[in-house]
Amino acid sequence: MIRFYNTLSGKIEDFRPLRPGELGLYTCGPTVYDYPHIGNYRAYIFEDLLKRFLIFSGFKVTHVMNITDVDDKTIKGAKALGVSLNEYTKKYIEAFFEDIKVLRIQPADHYPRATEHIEDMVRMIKGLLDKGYAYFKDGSVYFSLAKFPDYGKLSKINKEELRAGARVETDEYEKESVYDFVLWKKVKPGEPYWETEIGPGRPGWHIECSAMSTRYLGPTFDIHCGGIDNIFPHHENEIAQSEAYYGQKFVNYWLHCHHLVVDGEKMSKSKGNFFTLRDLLARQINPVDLRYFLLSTHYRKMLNFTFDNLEQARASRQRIIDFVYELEHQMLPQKSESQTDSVSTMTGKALADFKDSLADDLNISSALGAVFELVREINSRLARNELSRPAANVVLTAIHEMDKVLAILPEKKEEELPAEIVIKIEQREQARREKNFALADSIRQELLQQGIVLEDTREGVRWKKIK
RNA sequence: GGCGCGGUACCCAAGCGGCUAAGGGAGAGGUCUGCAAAACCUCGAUUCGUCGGUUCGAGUCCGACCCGCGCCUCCA
Repeated sequence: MIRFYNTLSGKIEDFRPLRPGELGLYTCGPTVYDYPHIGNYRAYIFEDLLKRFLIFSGFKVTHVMNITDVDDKTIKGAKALGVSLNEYTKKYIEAFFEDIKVLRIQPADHYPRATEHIEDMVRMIKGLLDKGYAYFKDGSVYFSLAKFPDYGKLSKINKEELRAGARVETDEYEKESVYDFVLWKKVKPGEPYWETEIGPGRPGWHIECSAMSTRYLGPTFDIHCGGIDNIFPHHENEIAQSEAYYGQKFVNYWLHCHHLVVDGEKMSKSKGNFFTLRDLLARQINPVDLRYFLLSTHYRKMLNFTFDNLEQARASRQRIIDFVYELEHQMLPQKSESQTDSVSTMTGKALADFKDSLADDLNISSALGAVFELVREINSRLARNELSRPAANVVLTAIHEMDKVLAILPEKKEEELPAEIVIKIEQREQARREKNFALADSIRQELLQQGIVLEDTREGVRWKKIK
């Protein structure tokens, strides 16, 4: 049984999908006004782990991720450059898709864009007006919290107390009550707008997710994810809008990812203490090492980004890569049935521990513990020359199975070297045969500068890339 | 002020009342090697922020306190 911590109940619950064997997953996507920072990607990688594990467990997952391509920031950005909204967001949408590809985040089934679903949002706002949950004020439409008594059930925020510590109200629109939120913003001069049945204007941020999630997944669906900072107000508002409109439960399981912090401080655009994926790629960081780093701490725990921690993650991942390399390339004896049996038992246990750990609210540390335990046990046999080829293949199959969830092993094509480096390696081998160790060492040093480590083993030289 | 999270070895990090407190990094010792590097093996916390309490038994439950962090209408 798979169990998740559900923000709604504040408890770990058994996961039961609405329909057996399949489920709907909605994850809050990027607002495309800038390049996402790696904190954003922590959430997307957590969601990727969740999705891959659910698929691994046999579920058919329908995944929807929205793209917010109209909001205050995108409008401001487009205006500043004097380009259309579409032209402005196009660049960041493309960047987002490039990024998730290099981070090995499996694409969603649908990426609905806010600007392409205005009709759905208007229909919903109209319905909320008809049912008395929303009201017009100066051409804008607001949701009335007074009409929705359940408000606050996700964030555990008491709406009477909302004012106490609240920040200064900066919204320039007039509302009946300070804590009502906007569904539809009246058109402002020089800003993009849509001519609709509820007047000219543009949607508020929250209605976008309510309209697009239910459009693709139905009025009630299984899992909704996002960053912890979306709990209030975004997800709370989504619940209010959707449940008021449909008159039924919106989402069964709410899973929220904790923040990535930098040196103990929250990484955010407004503080300026953030890194984008591009920043790290420019520093020769391998994106899959970043994936491993972001993946390897439990999603509900705050994760501290430092280059030292990233380096630890790199080294950790390298251990698994080296292990797989060893199993694939070592010459091993063909037969030894009894040992294959005991290796199968060991491997089966590791696989079971791996699954059980992830089923327990995605306990990745424990799951990786199972992987490393297997690595050590098998390495130990390898060191004693007690591993047969068939047994090694059993282990390899299991590791690749686990990598369907982790996606951290190198791809085959990454294992190819440029011709000039292959020549250098051969030159060094020649020098070593001639006992010209000075030359051999200088070539080794030269390649090291380029991030290629040479290892002299009993079977001959082998190389690997670092960085 | 309200709501919530965390404090486990030098660093990261599991653990959810009971077997020797996972695992990774760094470090030390060893194997291999022309020497190295890399890789591999072995080792490593009588102790879990502090003080009390509950219990036959507590890192794990309860209470108080100390420290760090987040949210309370931009935020993954």
